[in-house]
Amino acid sequence: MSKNLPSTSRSLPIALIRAREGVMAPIRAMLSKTGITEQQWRVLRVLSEHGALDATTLADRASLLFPSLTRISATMREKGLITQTRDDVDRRRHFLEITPKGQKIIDDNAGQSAEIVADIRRVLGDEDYDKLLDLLLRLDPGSKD
Amino acid sequence: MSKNLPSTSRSLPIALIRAREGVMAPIRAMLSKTGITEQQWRVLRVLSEHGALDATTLADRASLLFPSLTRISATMREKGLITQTRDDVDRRRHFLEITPKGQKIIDDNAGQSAEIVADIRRVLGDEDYDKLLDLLLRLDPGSKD
DNA sequence: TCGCAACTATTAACATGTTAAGGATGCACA
DNA sequence: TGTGCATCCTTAACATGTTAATAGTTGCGA
Repeated sequence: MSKNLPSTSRSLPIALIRAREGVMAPIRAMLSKTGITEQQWRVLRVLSEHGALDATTLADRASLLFPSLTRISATMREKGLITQTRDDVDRRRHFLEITPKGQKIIDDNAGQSAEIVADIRRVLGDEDYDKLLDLLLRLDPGSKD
Repeated sequence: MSKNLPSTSRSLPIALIRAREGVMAPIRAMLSKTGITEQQWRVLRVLSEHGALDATTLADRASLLFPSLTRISATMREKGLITQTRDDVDRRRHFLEITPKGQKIIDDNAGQSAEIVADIRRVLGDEDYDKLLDLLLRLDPGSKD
């Protein structure tokens, strides 16, 4: 009578988790030597790419929830990887910026990180890789069509 | 000189996170009324589908890390959603099984859950939906080819 | 049968995910 | 001008992710 649930082996959420695990495993292995986490790496990546950002924009671009970013940025300040300054115009807003020490982590790992991405692209092939990114984007509620 | 990192806006890990967010949002909304989490829902789904399982197999099928499963199963035992029994033959092994109360949560939400899946399938179209699952599976290290 | 390696599960410690509540600042409008 | 509301961020509380260490069992070979 009731609609049957799809088999868990064909479950999209679980497939997304496992794919993410597969993609992130080599990246986590790389980062374990640097002492930073995957999320901290994302923060550094975004700040290195865009320069100083307010916390809201940073959280959005790094796909982090705001409370997580609050904790992560506190940790990263203590480690000297980023700085945080209050906006004088709008004193609610805080700007985060990468430090030279933080940038060094990016520089030291950019090559290996690029290789990991290239590996995945090679496994799927250029066409399927782009197709995958396209499909994933269509599931992202943030990307209004 | 150094290989450039791909733009974070085309980052596969971030795309996977966001897609997962898009897929899970309606499921979490559904589950919030039942008082269980997304991971507890996965455990119930797998146990309902396969019957009693040892913890290792369950963790694998539900894509949970073992320490997470230990905590989750403790919570679910307290809620009366599952039972845990020690294997008499190999006393290292524990078997987990869904209770009628747990099965009721599955039954009560199967319809709505199936509709959510159908919605996603409709958004992507049958062909692209299957293509996406195929591509994700190829990124899963657990699925040996 | 003794001892040791492998296996199964738990515990610990720290970081993040998730939701809700709280605190500070800015802004519009009566 | 001052009050109500929106905005930006933090804090709190609980659950999970992640890695490493630990405890109880089993099985096997010296």
